[in-house]
Amino acid sequence: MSPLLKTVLRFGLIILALLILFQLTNASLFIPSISADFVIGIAAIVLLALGIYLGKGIKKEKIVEVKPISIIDEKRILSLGISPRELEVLQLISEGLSNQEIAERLFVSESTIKTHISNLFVKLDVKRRTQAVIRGKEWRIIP
Amino acid sequence: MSPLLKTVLRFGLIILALLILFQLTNASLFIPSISADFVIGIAAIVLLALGIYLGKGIKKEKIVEVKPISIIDEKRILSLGISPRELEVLQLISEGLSNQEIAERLFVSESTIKTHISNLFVKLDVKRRTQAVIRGKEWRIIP
DNA sequence: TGAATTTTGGTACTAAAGTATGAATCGATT
DNA sequence: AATCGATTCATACTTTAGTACCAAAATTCA
Repeated sequence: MSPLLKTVLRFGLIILALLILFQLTNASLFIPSISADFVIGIAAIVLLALGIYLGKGIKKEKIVEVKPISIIDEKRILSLGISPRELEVLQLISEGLSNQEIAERLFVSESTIKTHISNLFVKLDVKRRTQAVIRGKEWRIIP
Repeated sequence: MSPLLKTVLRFGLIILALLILFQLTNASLFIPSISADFVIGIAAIVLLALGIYLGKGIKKEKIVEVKPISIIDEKRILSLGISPRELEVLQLISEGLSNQEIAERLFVSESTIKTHISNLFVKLDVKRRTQAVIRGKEWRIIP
């Protein structure tokens, strides 16, 4: 639902509630079996609840736009055809490790790392490891 | 003010408001000069406003703790003895540019850029440009 | 003005990064 | 069993990055 539609609905709800309450109050004042205090009390509680709901609603949207969502986008990883090992290498690149250090960390040769990196660059459409890190974060492939 | 105290104050405020409104309504019903509808209308608006205020208050604290502050730390730049030109180069490194590209961007030779970068690495205590970017962000030298 | 710092650039070198190509191995799928 | 993708590794090569050392302008500042 669009934000505008939500706002319209909310205000419509307020007006509707107010009208019903007024009518209800007017009517009940001439019916002795129902206490006027009781009706007013119900009206007060309903209005208060409505107010709290509206107040929450107003802030909820602001929180959503402020909150930085940084979760890994698994779908994009799949669509790019990036393998688990390549992802692991990209992660280590983003931590500032050299090819040799990555190789040692993963118990493989530097040649292997170079292969992974070359394949990564094609999939990420970049030319350098610094750009790969930027892309990886842009596309939420790495945190 | 502590969160607990705030909550207590808020609920106290609600109860107080409700009591006053009830008394006012009861009293006004026997005074012909004041319309019952008018009093009820005022009561409704006050309660709605109170509800909205309460609803906002509930969420406000969460917003504050989410807000991320990321301003450049000028003092640290000075204390590290990083020159304006070096900072500029670091900025461009963080954007994924090569030495040659940085040189062209700043209308100087690649030798000059290499000199700046070597000096930067010493000041940032790093060995690679990828690490330099990480340090630069850690220390709030670059955005 | 004189001194200190910044900026610039060169040469020469070493190290690291990245490309291209081919190939062996392994696990899962068909 | 044959195929496919992922992983592994090697060789050979080109390019970029980074170091060391030096030195001339340009700027800033006392």
